[in-house]
Amino acid sequence: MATLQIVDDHKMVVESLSKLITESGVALVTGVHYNLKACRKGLEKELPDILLLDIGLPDGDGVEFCAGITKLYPELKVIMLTTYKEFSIAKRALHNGALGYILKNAESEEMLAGIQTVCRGEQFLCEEINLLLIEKKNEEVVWLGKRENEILKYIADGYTSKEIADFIHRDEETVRTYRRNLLIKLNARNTPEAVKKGYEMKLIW
Amino acid sequence: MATLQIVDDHKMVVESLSKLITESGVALVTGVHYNLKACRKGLEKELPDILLLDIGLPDGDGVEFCAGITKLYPELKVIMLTTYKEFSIAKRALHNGALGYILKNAESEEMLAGIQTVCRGEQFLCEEINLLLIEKKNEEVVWLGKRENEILKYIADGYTSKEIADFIHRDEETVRTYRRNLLIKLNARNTPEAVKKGYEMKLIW
DNA sequence: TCAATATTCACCCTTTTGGAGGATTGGAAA
DNA sequence: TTTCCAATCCTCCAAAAGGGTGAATATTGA
Repeated sequence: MATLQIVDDHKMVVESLSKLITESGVALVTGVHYNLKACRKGLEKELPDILLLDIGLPDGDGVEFCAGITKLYPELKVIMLTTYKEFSIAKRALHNGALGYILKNAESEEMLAGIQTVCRGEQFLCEEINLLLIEKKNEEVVWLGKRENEILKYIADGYTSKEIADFIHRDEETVRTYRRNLLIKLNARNTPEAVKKGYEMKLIW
Repeated sequence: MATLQIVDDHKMVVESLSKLITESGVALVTGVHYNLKACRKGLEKELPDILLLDIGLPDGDGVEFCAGITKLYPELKVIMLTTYKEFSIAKRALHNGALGYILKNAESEEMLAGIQTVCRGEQFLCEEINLLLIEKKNEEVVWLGKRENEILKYIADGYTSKEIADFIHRDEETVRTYRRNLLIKLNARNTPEAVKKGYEMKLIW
């Protein structure tokens, strides 16, 4: 049987999920983690076939984590398990190496079907997200660069361009350029709106 | 036995929760809702003793909803069931009529204990939040006025003071004053940070 | 390898914010 | 009733952001 580990900070979800999966017999739950750090360590000890990964973990962004972990363990199949219905987040998750994307408000059957599908190495998206991706397949998604993401976080923390420039040892003009690009990419009129969109798109948290 | 209804948009959580409660026998689950609108209608039909209420619902803010619903049904005992560990949110929830506040990552035992306690009409806070409230009992919490809240949302939407002034038919200077007060109240250095704090404190969403 | 993208810095000019004051109203709480 | 506070409007000034435009280097994916 396929082995599976769960990463989610909601004990409630983890419990019911592992119960569901174990009872259904689609996979063997070999571990649960409540944050990314513990998960990383757990994977070092024992690598499961599948990882059920939440996005809003207390110590970081599950999507970014996914990129790192799938690069480290290419054979690991990651299913994002989240509440976010946003097109951009799903797209980013898939781009970052996730093989599945299932909403937490999905039915149990869909959950199990997803695990089985991903188990075979095929992509699985829950109905709602699948429709979204078909509908918006021509819409382009914005990707923030590493630096841009960093700058956005500093901005949200209330720092000025000059201060940020000091932090990252770059010229103020450089930071101002990032700021401008940020606005264009996020389609925001000013930084407050950019921060809002950052939250909506889960670029900051 | 006490009756109880659940409002949460995560089917996973709702399912496991109602199972847990039913099996434990602490209460009878007489209804579940996935959004506030459905909940409001449900309460009109049948009023339970206890309402387990999530904060981040798709159609609104559970904390605000709590204020309205407890005013309408003073005998209804509301337990906020949420992921937010923030002091200010818990405080606001209690101020808005909630009798309990339990984190979603709480243990099952704590969950059940909470339901029983609230059932008796006593306040129940999960351990983590209880400690927070004791620790920060002297810390004052900021309450934004109606106007301030409104302005904050406009700012997050990318509008300038002048534009907002047009919207609400006030002078630009008035809006600028709100903006300044907002920064002071939220302890933010500038508007991007104010937007961030608004998200953190669930003042906007 | 080659093209695309990310990263870096520059100059100029306008608009918007932020900071420090002050002042008046009207309603709510003590 | 009287005090407090939210809501409203005001001036002056400095700092920061936003917009336009250009361009060099680095990195990386196809």
